[in-house]
Amino acid sequence: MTIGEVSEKYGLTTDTLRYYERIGLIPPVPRKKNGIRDYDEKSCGWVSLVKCMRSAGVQIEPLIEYVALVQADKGLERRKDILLEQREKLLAQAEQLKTTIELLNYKIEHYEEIIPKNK
Amino acid sequence: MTIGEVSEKYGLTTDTLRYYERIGLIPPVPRKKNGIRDYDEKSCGWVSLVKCMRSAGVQIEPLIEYVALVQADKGLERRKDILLEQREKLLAQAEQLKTTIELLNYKIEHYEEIIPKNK
DNA sequence: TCTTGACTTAAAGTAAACTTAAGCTGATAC
DNA sequence: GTATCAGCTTAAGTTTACTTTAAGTCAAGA
Repeated sequence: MTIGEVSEKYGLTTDTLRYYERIGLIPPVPRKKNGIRDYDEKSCGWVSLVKCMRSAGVQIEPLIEYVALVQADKGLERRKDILLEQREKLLAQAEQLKTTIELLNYKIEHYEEIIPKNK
Repeated sequence: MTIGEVSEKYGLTTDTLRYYERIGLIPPVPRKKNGIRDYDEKSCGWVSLVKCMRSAGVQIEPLIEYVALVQADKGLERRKDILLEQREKLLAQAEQLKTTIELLNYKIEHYEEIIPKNK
C-alpha cells in the first residue's frame, strides 16, 4: 500500500504519516527497492492505533515511548502503566466533557425560550 | 476580589486571567481607582464559564465572538448557533473518547493476562 | 525610609503538533 | 522525450494557547 492510499484510508495527510514515522510514533515502514514506502498490515495497524489515540487527544510523547517499547519487545509493565495513565486522563476528560455539555444544554434551552420561533 | 484571589478560586494563573481579558474572552473587569482589577460577581461568572468551556476543549475564537455578542446585547440567534456548534463538537469528541477508552480497556486487559501477577 | 509583594502593561518567548517549502528522484501519460 | 505526478528528505514556518520578561506603580510592614 502506498502512502497515498494509507492517507486516503485513515484520513491523515501524507505529510502527517511521514511526520509520525520520523518521530517514532509509528515504527519504520517497509520500503520498496526505490525507497518508496510500502505499508503492510502491521504498519496499517499502527497507523490505525495512533489515529484513534490522537483523535481522542492522547499526547504524542507517551505514545512514542509505548511504540519504542513494543518495538524493543520489552517493558511489559511499563507499557501497561502508560496505557493505564492515558486511560485515566481520558476518563477525566470525559467527565469534564459531560459537565460542559450539560452546561451548554442548559444555555441552549434558555435561548430556545427567549428566541421567538416565528417562520 | 483581586486577581490573585480569583486565580486561586478558579485555578487559572493571574497571567492567564489577564490574557483572557486582553483578548476579549472575558469582558473588561472593573478597576479600583489605582487601576487594579476588582472582580465582581459578573466577572467571576465569566471566568467560571470560560474555565469550564476551555477545560472541555472549546476553542477561544468562538468564545470571543460569543462574549462580544453578549456584551453588545445582540445576535441572539447567532449566540445560540455558536453554542449549538460547540455542543456538536463536544458530543463528537465524547464519542471518540468512548471508542478510545474501550480500545484502552481491551489492551490493558491483554496486559493483565500476560503479566504474571507475582508479589 | 526602605523593602517586600501584589499589581500594571506591552511585547517577546515557548510548547505541541503539525504544515509548508525547497530541491530532489523515478515512474507513467501523451 | 518531456511533462507531470507521487514520492523522498531536511529544515523552516505556522497555529493555538498560553507564559515569561522587562520595566514599572503602589500600599503596608520593619
